Amino acid sequence: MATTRSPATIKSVAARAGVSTATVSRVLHSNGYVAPETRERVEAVLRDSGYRLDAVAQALRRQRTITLGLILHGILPNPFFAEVAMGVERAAVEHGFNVVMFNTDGDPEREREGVESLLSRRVDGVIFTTALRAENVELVMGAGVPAVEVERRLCDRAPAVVVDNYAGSRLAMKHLLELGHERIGYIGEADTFREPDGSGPDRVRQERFAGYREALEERGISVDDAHLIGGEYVLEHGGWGGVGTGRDYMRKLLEQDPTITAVLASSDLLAAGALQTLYEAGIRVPDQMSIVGFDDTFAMRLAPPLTTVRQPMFEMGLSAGRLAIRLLEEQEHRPAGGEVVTEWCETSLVVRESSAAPSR
Amino acid sequence: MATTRSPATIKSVAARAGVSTATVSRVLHSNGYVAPETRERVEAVLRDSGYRLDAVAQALRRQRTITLGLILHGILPNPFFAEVAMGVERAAVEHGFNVVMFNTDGDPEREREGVESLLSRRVDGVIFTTALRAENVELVMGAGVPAVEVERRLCDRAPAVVVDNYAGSRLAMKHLLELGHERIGYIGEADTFREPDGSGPDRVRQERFAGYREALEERGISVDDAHLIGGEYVLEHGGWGGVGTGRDYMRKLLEQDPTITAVLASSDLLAAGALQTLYEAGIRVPDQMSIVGFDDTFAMRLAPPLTTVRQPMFEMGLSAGRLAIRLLEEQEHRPAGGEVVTEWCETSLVVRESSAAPSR
DNA sequence: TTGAAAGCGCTAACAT
DNA sequence: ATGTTAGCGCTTTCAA
Repeated sequence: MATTRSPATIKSVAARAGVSTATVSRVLHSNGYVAPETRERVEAVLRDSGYRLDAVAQALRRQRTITLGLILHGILPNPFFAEVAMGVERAAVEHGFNVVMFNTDGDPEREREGVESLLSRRVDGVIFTTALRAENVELVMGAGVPAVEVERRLCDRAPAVVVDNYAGSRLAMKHLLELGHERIGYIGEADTFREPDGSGPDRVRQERFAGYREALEERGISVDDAHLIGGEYVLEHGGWGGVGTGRDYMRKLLEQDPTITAVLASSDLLAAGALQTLYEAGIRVPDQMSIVGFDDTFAMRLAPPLTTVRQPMFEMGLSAGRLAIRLLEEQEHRPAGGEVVTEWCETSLVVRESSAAPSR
Repeated sequence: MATTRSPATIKSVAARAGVSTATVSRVLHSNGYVAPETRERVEAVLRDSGYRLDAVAQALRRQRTITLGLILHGILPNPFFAEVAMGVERAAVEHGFNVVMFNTDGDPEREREGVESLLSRRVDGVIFTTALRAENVELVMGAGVPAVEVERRLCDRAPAVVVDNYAGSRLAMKHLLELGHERIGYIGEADTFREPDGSGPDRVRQERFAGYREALEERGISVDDAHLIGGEYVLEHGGWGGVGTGRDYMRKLLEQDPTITAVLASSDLLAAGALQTLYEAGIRVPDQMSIVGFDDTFAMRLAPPLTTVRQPMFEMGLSAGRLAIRLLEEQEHRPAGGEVVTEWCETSLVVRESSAAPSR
């Protein structure tokens, strides 16, 4: 039991064990030579003094906090971030790291504040679960701290963990096409936050749509404008949105061409909205209409359980966390890294109950 | 621009400005007297040396890390934790704090490790988004660090932010009863993780069910066993579960009494599963069956959008974060706190499209 | 095999 | 109004 009132320090332990602080430190980290009896004596004191290493002091001395910073944008509209965060956390724990999270809610200004805050805390690496501004990523790297971008790369000097959205779309289309669908609608434009960097149409968006278009064209089917629906993605109800948009879009799509037999939505959120419209209209899924989503977030919870393109979110976070730690360790040795790392994660099609052959 | 290669410190700034470190510290925190010209000179150096306060050194010196620890259980099965986390984060940022998160995945052993880790990092407070073991909460308090429990209190010496689940259930039942339903099924037993503390039937569960039972009894309707469904809540597909259970339960419920006109599910997850069964069976909601959920997590994304009892998750996190910080500040003054704080958050009924008067 | 001692970067008495 | 100084708790040469 603790004898002193204030928490045990390496110094108090040393005194109680009749050794120097250096020796205590040595047994703590089992490095250097310590005589077996000395070690035991120290360990005994350590145990019953309730000693707990002060990571703050250690960090100051070692100039390493064993902490990763994580920038994300609020879990509300999309569970994607939460999943990635859990992956990052797992990677961190694997290596004895902790994670400090910072939520920007999609605001680039707050992203900058977050970066400043994390840098001030001397985190050993920063993961952007989708950066909003390249300059904020640069800020991190400029401080000599490894930065990793997840989902999309904004800053081309930064390592990133990404997914082949084009391939994902192709997977979905292959499924639909093989099922025999020909008139397939596309519901797009799922941006969970403001246009990143103001840099033209978002790349993820483009890629997902390209997969749709090219799959059709390869099949000799030309893309019909009446099958496309887009526009602004609105955050309704204070961030809890996305579905409403999908619902509206599906309605419009049905007006534009009531003969479509399948729909590819560029996110589960949009697909969920589409399902609502179909439910309302009494159109059975998959009997009268097939729906495929993208992300695999809450797809399995929908009625019917949604066929969707899975992004391995947890794994993406895991990779990002590990990458940051690897970069950090490499940086210890080499003065600076070589070329920019890109890690690709695989998408996969999860077939559930929302897709089937068209009834005709 | 930075002149030196290594990052600016208070010392390097002091040297460049021709003052002492104390003076730099004073302008940094604008306390104590500093002559206007001196201040400006220092500020100039601060600016163009790219100085960034070292929060680690500051923490060591002040014995305050300005950091909150957050223990949670993986976002996978239930978005509840993610929402609470965002609330805690917001409270933290409001007060200039950061948040270190630790995921236990529902494992009490990992919860203990998390607590150790956070305590070692000298966080100023710990929030348990549902503690798994009272002893882990005690561990935190024993270290003189404020602890706050969210959603349910395991440790009766700890402050907690909770919700009146009974009242929530009553709200839902009032709605259903006023709509004219009399044969109302109950789908229960939603536990997102192992039995906390091994301490008998979970309180949240009990309260939600009590609301159902008592509402019925007050109306002179006796609870029919055929209207109740329970059992084990299974985590399917590696944690991504809950819906499957709801789906099965709804099927059984329909077998037990096909004449029910409404169902109260003790979580959105279970309600989502119920909706799947109904969809499959071609039973229209709300025309032929009303469904009410609990939580308001992804209720709005279901088809039809689910009427549910909302738990203000974000606000709960916010309150918990603020409470921890308040406790921390009070602790500075008074030697120890008085009585155990309990903060109640209000549930509310969100009526959407899954509930209506019974058809005949 | 162990100890002494010099800091990591910052703050806060205490002096001046 | 400003500077001096003694640490916070730990690690790590360097010496013994």
